[in-house]
Amino acid sequence: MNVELSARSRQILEAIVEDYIATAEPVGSSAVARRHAMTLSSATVRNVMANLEEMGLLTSPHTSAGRIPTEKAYRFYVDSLVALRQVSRDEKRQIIQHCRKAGAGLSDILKETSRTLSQLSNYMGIVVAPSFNSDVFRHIEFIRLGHRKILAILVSSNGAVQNRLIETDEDHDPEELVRMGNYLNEMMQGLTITQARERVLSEMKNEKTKYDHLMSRALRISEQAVTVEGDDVFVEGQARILDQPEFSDAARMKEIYEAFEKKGIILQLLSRCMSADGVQIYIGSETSLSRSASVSLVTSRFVTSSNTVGMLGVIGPTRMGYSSVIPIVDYTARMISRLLSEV
Amino acid sequence: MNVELSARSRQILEAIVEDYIATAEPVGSSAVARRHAMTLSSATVRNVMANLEEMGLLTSPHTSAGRIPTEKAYRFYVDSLVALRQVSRDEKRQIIQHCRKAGAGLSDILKETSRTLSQLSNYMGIVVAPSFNSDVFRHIEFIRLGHRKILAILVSSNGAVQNRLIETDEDHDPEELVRMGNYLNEMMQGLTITQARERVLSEMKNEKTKYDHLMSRALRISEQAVTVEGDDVFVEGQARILDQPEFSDAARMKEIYEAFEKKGIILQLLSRCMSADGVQIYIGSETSLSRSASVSLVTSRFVTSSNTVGMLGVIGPTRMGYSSVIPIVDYTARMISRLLSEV
DNA sequence: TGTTAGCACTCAAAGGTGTCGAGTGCTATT
DNA sequence: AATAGCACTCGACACCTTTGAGTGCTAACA
Repeated sequence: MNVELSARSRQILEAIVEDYIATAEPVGSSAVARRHAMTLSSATVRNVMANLEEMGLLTSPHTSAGRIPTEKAYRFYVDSLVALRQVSRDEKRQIIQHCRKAGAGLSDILKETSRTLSQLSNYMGIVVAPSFNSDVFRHIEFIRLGHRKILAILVSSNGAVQNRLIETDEDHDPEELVRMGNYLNEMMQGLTITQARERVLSEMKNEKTKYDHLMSRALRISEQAVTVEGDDVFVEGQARILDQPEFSDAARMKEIYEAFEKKGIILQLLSRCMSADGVQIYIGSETSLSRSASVSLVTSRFVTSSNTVGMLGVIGPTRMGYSSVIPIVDYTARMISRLLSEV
Repeated sequence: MNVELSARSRQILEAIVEDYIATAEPVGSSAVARRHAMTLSSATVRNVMANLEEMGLLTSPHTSAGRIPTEKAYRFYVDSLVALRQVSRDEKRQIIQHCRKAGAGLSDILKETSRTLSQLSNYMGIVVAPSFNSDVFRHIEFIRLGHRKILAILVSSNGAVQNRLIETDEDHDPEELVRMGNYLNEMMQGLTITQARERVLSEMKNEKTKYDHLMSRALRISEQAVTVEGDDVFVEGQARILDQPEFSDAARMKEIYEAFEKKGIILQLLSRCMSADGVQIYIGSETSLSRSASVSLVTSRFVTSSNTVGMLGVIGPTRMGYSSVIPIVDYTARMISRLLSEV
């Protein structure tokens, strides 16, 4: 992994990677020589390129084409070559503006963020909301919608709202629902949703509450209400990947789109990059997103006031403009964290 | 429009349309003759086809290819030729099962429905939720999330939930929020959300309430809460349109995907087909969805217990399997209406 | 010893040519 | 009115050649 390369080899590799990122075409020795301000001849570059190929950093699609970087090369590039661009004033403005604009609930902000990421990067933007289950309980409320139909509304301290339609065995009148709410609100104060759920389950076995009609009913209903599966995922800018020449072929595209319809895969990725701080980069097969299509993922986590963790990032071809995407993801994650900490 | 055709011409047109729907390839005279149980020769068919072309029902991509139906032909086909398939038992089972399975809030049901439509039709499924604004107010609630930060939760009698983060000038303690809620709940009982909003605005000008501290505060906050823009749109199965040969080309696809990112267009369509009962069909340019790519839209509206109206349907190529899609859309709309009326 | 110029070689892409066959329109025939 | 026959059209396909970008290798050079 920790390849040792002369300064010259590194420069040439960098030139090739950046050229390829810009053009999506195999890079030839003469192109590199030209770009390199003429200080080397193409023949010399060829020798170096042969070395790099031997080391597994380059491949050629066929004998007489230029070379293209391997995943390993991208890895090396992002680890030790890439010169990160500054986030421009205009980009900063856009990020901040879009964050605020929503002015609405958590999910609106996150959706808007996903869109912003997509716009700024020209790839796909993705945001995974902080897991509701690990967030702190704030409020529960039952509303009678009809005969034996109750709407349960569950609010976390992030301001995330979950609602659930519950069918009950017997009808409950509004006052009863209010009392149930009061009881449960008190019981769950300060717990996370997961803890609250456990608490409900243990209380249901408790002899004292078992024989209290109101409580046992309340617990039975709330059990459903606090069972929340799956996290919210916001993906925006799917059309943009059609701009990339490597995805002009329908079969490849389909693979990607299908990967996104099964959101499970995304959540797997999420859990991986939750653990570490700062920007995480997954290249090609490291993403386990798609077999044949080579996609990369640049992500960072963000935190909320109640210390729950979400994830945001950008998905694009391995041939992605890392130098600008990485700072954008980084900056956006910081801004979102700040915004969400204000609550 | 009301083309007059002999029975034979109609049969031949039907054969061509159905053949083309099945194969996506221009249909030749001999293919039609064969399919037609040999009762006619290809030469005869050719004459008829020449007529049909003259009437604007067929075109040929070039002199020696078969013919393909025009939009006009599809229109004629769905209006007076198509033999609608029955919805199979298995399909019915799937529709019903998916409706119920969710067991969760309105939006989950609609999302699931969109997915079911996509699965059964093999095209894209689309569902537009009943407009929140025209639904009947059920409940409003304020929850304090932090200093000068209030989460407003608004519930309609459909069980749709809207939440909104509101920043206030001064901090409000929980008891005050409860009293505000009670006051507003009483005030808005029985109104639609739109009416509720108007009521709030008029009350704000009312001299009596103007000088009641609690009320004026409540009104100011609720004004934001009852201002809801945009309807929910659920689109599923976007990957499926990649199966259609006519969309294997990236440029066309992009056009469609972009159309969907701007959901405005969809809502325009919605409003058109809201007015009429039963299944509505828009073919090609009638959809105004995409300039070059030829897509069709089969929709129907559905109603809820509170008499608000939503829309659901299927989007696919003009060359869509109308005979099976139309009954599926019809049946699904009926089932959803029934399910939502139960509340 | 590292760099470079030169040269033969490779191979995809692009363009040209010829054949094939599905499909047509027209006309004469039944 | 329906059909069989026939000349014609034109895309699809296979095959070929040309072109040019790019390579590896070797010998000369600083």
